[in-house]
Amino acid sequence: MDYKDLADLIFPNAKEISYYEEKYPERNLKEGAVVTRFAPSPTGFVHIGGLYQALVAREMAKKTDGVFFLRVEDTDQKREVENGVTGIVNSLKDFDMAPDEGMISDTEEIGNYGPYKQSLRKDIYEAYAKYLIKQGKAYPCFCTPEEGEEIRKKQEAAKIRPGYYGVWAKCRNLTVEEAAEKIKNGEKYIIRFKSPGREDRKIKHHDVIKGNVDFPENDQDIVIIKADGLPTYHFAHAVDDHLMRTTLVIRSDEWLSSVPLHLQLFHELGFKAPKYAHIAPIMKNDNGNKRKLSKRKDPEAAVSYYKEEGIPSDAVKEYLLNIANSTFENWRRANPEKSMDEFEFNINKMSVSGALFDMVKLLDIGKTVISKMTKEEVYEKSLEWAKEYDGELAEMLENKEYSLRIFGIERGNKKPRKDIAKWSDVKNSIVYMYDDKFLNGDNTYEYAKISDKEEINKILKLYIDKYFDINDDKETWFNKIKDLSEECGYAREVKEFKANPEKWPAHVGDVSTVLRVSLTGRQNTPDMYEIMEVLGKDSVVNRLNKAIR
RNA sequence: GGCCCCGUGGUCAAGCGGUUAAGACAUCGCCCUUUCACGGCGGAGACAUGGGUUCGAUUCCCGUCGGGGUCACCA
Repeated sequence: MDYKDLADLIFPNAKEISYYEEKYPERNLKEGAVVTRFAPSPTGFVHIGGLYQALVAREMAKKTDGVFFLRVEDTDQKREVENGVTGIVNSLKDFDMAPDEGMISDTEEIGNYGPYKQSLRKDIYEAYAKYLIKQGKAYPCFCTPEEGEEIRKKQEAAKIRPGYYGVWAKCRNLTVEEAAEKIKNGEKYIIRFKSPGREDRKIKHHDVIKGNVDFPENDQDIVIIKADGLPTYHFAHAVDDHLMRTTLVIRSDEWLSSVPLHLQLFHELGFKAPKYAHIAPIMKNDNGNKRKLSKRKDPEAAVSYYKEEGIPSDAVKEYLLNIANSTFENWRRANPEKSMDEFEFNINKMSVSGALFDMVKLLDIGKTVISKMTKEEVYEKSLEWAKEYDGELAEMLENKEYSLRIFGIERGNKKPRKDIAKWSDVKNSIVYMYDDKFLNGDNTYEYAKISDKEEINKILKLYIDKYFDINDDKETWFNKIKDLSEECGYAREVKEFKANPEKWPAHVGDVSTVLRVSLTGRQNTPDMYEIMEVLGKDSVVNRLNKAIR
């Protein structure tokens, strides 16, 4: 009995690997094209760090005319969530980052290198595991998880490196006969890789992001096929990324320390190893300590959060791009109108250490992104958001014509307003433009400098009776407010007032504030002339009258 | 603990042997302005630390300290 017999005993039905090698040939892509992937577990949850990786992967594929695909790593059934894949696909779509190939829902996929769901690739992993066993590069291991635990305890007690390796790898030295005997007796087993490595030897690795990193060789006989018959991450990674012809593996840097193992696996399997780019995770400051953004503790860890909050997906992407390549910021300043797709992304310039997530900066980008939109875009996007998350807002936006007039205030000029960072800000920034909301609200106005009730009444009455005319152009409109100020005993020019503040109790700006507050309930608003125009004569008069008490 | 990675203002970060050590966000002040936002101008604010190497170190080497990752039949 030899290795081949043992292999046949374990995987009697597995195909020869040549079958798969032919089925999944080298991709016919142009020189320099990069094949990347995003390979999450089907939890339905996409972490902002995952989106970051996917963004980088997609950028690389896009700029080289390569391929970006989505593979689902569901070899751990515990992680499986119903409709998880669809959730992930939809999240990518929300960010306009749908993959070129791979899974497109829980059951569907596109592309010629599938299945793209690992649980559907069992036959493939078995073929390659058999291939290794046949060469004596993998073996069945009969140790139970409990035994494994015991071994580790012993190692810990003796203060030596834990793991299944060297003398601790009990089953590695079983003869094929012994192994076959146990199998025939029905003993449970898993398949382990027989590592040819030695811990006292170093390997050199060049990571696309981290640069040169030296490691001790891997000497752990890691399991490649688990008791449930599915492969471990390591084995699936090697087999899949080889067969799917991935050329650049972009993943979180928690995988960096597995590189020696992975390289060894690729080598023993006879595969050409891909390049690796290990991305530093996005961190958060937690009481002075840096830690990864946590799914459990930090709502902003989930990409769904950004959608719910109405932070534009472009803002999130620009923020991420900004973390990835700080030159993006300069490029953006120089090219304010260009699409971010035109930015020349450079993976080599990525930071080696994890950046602290900065919501303030993200929101700042959100303001800029929204400020550049047309009123129609602002309308469409906020309506889209409102339909899902804010019924009241959606209702307010039903009158499209009126909404567009509101969104048109101070928009489209060279210095557009930057007061909306996310769609959830919209309601608050426009509510007072709706008579039914404004007039029925409990409006206890808070005036500023001029706060005397009689004085306010006087100003308002005079304005309504003598000065207000909805047809005035802006200049005469404001001149009238100056006249009003003068008539009521205030300075008609702010400059004059500042030169001689003792001459008047207040100035035209303060009078304007009285009108502004009476009209909108707040001291800070966009251009008041435009607001009056949009509100219309009746509403203005009505509001001012209501403010007289 | 072993192994690996990292350490420039509050944050993201350029710089990689000789720089007045960029820029952005945040912050403060001023200007613009009927308010706010925008915009403009300006301020404060950093090379973790100790040794080397060197004519000269933020840049190179070593130690220390600090931070992070990893050591599963999870990915």
